[in-house]
Amino acid sequence: MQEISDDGLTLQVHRRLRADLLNGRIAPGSKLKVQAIGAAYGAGASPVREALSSLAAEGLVQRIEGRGFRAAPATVGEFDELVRARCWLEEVVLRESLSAGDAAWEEALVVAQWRLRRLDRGDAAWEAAHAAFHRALLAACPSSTLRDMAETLRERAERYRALARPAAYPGRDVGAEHHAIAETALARHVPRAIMLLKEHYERTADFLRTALAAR
Amino acid sequence: MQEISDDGLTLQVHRRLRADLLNGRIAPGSKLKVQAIGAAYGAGASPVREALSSLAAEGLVQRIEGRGFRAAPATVGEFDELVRARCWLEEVVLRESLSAGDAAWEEALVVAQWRLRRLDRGDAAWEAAHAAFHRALLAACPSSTLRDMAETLRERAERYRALARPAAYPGRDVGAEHHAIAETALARHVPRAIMLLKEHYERTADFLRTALAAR
DNA sequence: AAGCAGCATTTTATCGATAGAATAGGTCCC
DNA sequence: GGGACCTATTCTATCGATAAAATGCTGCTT
Repeated sequence: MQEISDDGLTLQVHRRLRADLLNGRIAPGSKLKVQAIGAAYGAGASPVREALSSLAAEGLVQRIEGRGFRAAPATVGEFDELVRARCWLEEVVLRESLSAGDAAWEEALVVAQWRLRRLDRGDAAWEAAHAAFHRALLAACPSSTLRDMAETLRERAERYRALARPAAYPGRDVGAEHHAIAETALARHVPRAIMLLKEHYERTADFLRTALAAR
Repeated sequence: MQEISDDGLTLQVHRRLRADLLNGRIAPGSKLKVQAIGAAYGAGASPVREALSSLAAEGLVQRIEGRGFRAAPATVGEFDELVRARCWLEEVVLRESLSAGDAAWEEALVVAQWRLRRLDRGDAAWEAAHAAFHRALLAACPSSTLRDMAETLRERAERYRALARPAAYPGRDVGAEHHAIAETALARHVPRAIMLLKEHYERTADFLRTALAAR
């Protein structure tokens, strides 16, 4: 009999809540009632509360002393701050990744880019492939701490993308941008790769910003 | 009647545990039994468990599915990784702080350095003043996210300092290092300030590394 | 002396219950 | 009509109890 990832109610609830928060199924700022969540996921107060505590420490949830938890708000201001932090952080992570990347890293990056290229946005698998591509780009940075931080920021950014759900990015060839980034990274043109990556983020941010404001 | 920071048992336990972990009163890797902690702090299982969940998300505690929590281990390897991450992260945070710092920032930095200078290491207030100095240095970086990340890393590093408790830093004038950093920062010599800060960290790391290994 | 089966003791994870705080209505007075 | 006030209901925070799992012993066997 196969065990289906049965590692404690707390972790299960944590995972599901996190997923629901990240892909926008739970609206920012909405109240997270312990009982309701418990009922939905078939758990009592304790596991739910623990899961919420973790998520609060991760910044996806706010704990308001004496009045429970709510989904972290999503404002244009916070989004701007997020994008800025991401650009500055990934600047050094990418630099170090390029400086340490070996042949295996190169190959993994090429594969990730290839997988991403053959998918179409809107395709269910695209999100995952996109995340994998950006992860592969930074994967060779020797500091797992910094890689994890970059990953955290990427997740938060994806939450905004899910919330904005822009029908498309008009007048933009995202595939080409990814291609250029990968090529430049493989050629180890450090400053240029950093610049392209930042522009990539800024450009996405511009679209999301308007999409968010227009909600 | 004055209310003494009475915001929920969970938060109280969280604060106390965090403090005990950071200053080494709780040894790395030691088991954190819910009941024992609850008894010590006068709380039941739920608040303790929530506090531990938060701390686990912050990385100060490990949750091992099915067998409770333990204090995060402290190894020389992780310490090296920590120092490296800190150098790379603060490189950009300091750069941006220098580029955005205004007159108020300068004055706050001067004050922080002054306060630090008049204290002696070993003085109870030194730790706090030292933390304040480094915080002041980075305070003008516009990204609160990155500042918070730097703060997190600083806390972890202080845990190692507390664990190693080197009697002194022989043949080293820490005060002079701080002075040089402040002066260079105020003069906006960006690359030089970054270099000095990194050297400052590396040098401390060297002492701690030997102190840790010799435990 | 190493290994191990089985029993006793701890500990974890989780539930259900409950006191007290917060919220949402509804009412009455100016 | 707009508050101020009171009340019913809803939630939160926290406790105590408990089943299941893990750990630690003990003594038997080879």
